Amino acid sequence: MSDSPRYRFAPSPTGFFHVGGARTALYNWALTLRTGGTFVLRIEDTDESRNSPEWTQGIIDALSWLGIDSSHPQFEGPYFQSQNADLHVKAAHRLFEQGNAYWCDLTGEQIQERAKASGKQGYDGYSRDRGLGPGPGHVLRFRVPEGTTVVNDLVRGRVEFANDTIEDFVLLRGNGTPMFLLANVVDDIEMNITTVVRAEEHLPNTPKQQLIWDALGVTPPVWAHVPVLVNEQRKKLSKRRDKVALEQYKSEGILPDAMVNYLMTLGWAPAGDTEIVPWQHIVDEFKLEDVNHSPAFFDIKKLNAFNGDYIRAMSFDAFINACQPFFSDAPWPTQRFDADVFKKMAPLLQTRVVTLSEVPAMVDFMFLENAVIDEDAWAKTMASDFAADVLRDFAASVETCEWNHDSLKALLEAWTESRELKLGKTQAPIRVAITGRTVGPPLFESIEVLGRDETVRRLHSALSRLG
RNA sequence: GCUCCCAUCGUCUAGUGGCCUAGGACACCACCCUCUCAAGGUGGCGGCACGGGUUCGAAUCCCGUUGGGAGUGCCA
Repeated sequence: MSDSPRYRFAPSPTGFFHVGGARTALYNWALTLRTGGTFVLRIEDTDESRNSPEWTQGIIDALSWLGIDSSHPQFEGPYFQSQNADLHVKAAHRLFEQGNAYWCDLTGEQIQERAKASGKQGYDGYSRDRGLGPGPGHVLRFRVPEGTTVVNDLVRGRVEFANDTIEDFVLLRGNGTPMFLLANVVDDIEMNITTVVRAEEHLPNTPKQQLIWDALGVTPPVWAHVPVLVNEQRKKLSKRRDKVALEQYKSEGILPDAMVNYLMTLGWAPAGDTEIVPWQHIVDEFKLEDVNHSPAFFDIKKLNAFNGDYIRAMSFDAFINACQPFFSDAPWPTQRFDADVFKKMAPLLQTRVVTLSEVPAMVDFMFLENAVIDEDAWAKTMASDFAADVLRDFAASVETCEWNHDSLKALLEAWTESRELKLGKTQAPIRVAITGRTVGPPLFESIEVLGRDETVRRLHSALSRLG
């Protein structure tokens, strides 16, 4: 066995992939690549109610979207915790035989009653010396020794826990199945994990797990507890309150590179004056020792800013390709879509969208039979005293003019000057007539792409609507 | 309640005793550019939680206070 580090990512299948989990996975992956180590994926499906096979594929797909490819030579797994149940139980019995664990027949209610009576919280070690054996409803508890447990954490430093603040926790449930704390440790030992990088919420579990490692006679791994991601209320991101599903960001048109880059800047920053850096740069620089100690706010606004940057940096072809998935539920009839028209419009859109999902709404007027007129936009722009004139005159000259955006613009400029108006004003009614809105891609380019006949038709249509 | 963690602009961060009258990014504001909206450019606003030490010198080290957070399951 080589001594290159073995990292692991151990999500429980919960039906969707959490951005916090994504960051933890990314930290592990960056380290794996940086150190030439191994990334082990283990699905923690110990709790049978959470065991849902189709979710495993969801995890693999999400990781792959992030660039963590399960066919990469440094990727190992997925393993399933449930398949190691025998090992977990075996270890539990060994712990019992060694005197590190004991059986207890107290129910949850009885424990609560005792706690209430004594005024102390939690389990009081009642069955420690009762010499119980296994039996229906009996749980196996770890016998926490006296003393102090010191956790050496790469992010936090040295953290000390007095053992008398750690209660005798459950290893095996009353039905004989293993608990997370045990299963997690046994699997880590089995898989030769050397470095455990996980969220800070696991820090209070760590002394318990380290005690299990010790009792099993194996040197504990290197721990690293990274700060949690929080919402604007500074609470841990939760599935109920917050937008945390990676899939949702994907479907809204966040680019994986942008997500990865942004996630990596939460709790850490690349050297230099820019946070937008290529993945390889991150791999070269990322160190656990540099990770911040405090919770980081997951700021969607900043994510969007990163995304806009990444979109603008895309090549023409890459942008076109990336847009494709977002046409499936676009507002126009699919048969009216014209890929060539879209290609002409694409460069005009690329600097104007922050997420890919905004693309369809920005070109819909090209593919819709008629532009959907926004009533507010109509009211605002058609009220001017020159609206009817500019529509009529522009329609007339457009019928015969040279067909490119420069001459179209020159035409309207001339008209505008003759009336001593501003182009910013006079283009508005035309824009609404053509696109239905007051904002959108550059007007004259859009008209050029739309074509003469359709332009004239829409202009006349607006005119007749004006009455 | 108890255990543990944390504390630099609104937010994410740089900063590891002098290079800091604290740097960058997002957001915000102004101006420039401009056919709308963006993009881009320039400039601006804004922070070391507080109080004690240690030191010639502290955002950086120590203690306390305050304020946040996580955990506290026969969940993971």
